[in-house]
Amino acid sequence: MKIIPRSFYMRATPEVARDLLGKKVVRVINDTIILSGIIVETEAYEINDPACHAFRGQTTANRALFETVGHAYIYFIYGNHFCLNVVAREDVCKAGGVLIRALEPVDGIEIMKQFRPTTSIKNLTNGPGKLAQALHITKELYGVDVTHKGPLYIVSDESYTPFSIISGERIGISKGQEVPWRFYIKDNPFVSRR
DNA sequence: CACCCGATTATCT
DNA sequence: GATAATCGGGTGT
Repeated sequence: MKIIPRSFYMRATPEVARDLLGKKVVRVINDTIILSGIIVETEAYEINDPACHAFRGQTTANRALFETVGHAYIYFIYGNHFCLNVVAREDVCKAGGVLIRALEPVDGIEIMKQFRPTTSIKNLTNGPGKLAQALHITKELYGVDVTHKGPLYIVSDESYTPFSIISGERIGISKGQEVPWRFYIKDNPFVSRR
C-alpha cells in the first residue's frame, strides 16, 4: 500500500488511465474519517482531443489540466455533479487528465452512504458524479496533490485480485468517439455501464 | 449581459 | 431507453 509517485502520471494519458485500474483512491476528511475505493473504470482526455476540456485552450476552470501532473482536476457539470480527474500527460503534451468514472467501495462504506443515501451499495460509486458525492469530493479539492498524504491521494493495492482490462469508446461525449480511451475492469459490478 | 450547453443522474415506461 | 432537472462557465455582443 504505497502512494503512487508523480513519475507514474508523467506518461501518455491513456497509459496512465489504463494503469490506474486496480489502484485505490483514499479520501481523508478532518484527518480522521477514511473513505477509499478501488478504481474500476477510467477515461483519458488530452489536449489534441476535441472531447477534452482543454481542447480550446486554457481557462480559469480547466487550468489544472495544464499544470503539474499528479494533481486533482475537478469540474462541476449538469448543474448537479462534480467529477474527479487526475492530471496526467507526457512532457510533450500541454494538457491532459484521467477521469475516474467508477470505484469499488472499500473503507468507510457507511460514511459514504451518509454522503450519498442509497439502498443498494452497487449504486454508491458506479458513476463519476456518484463517487464524487460518496467521497465528498467538491471544488474545495481542486488542485490537490494526490502524490502525497492529504485529503485526497492514490495508492497501489497489491492485494487486489488480478483482473482483465477492456477498452472502448468514452461515454457521454459528442466528439472524439474514435479513440478507445475508456478502460474498465472486466466483469466488475461497479463499472458504470457494460 | 444573454445565450448555450455539457466527461450526469434519477425516475419514469 | 427516454427524458427532465439544473447551473456555472465559455463565448460573443
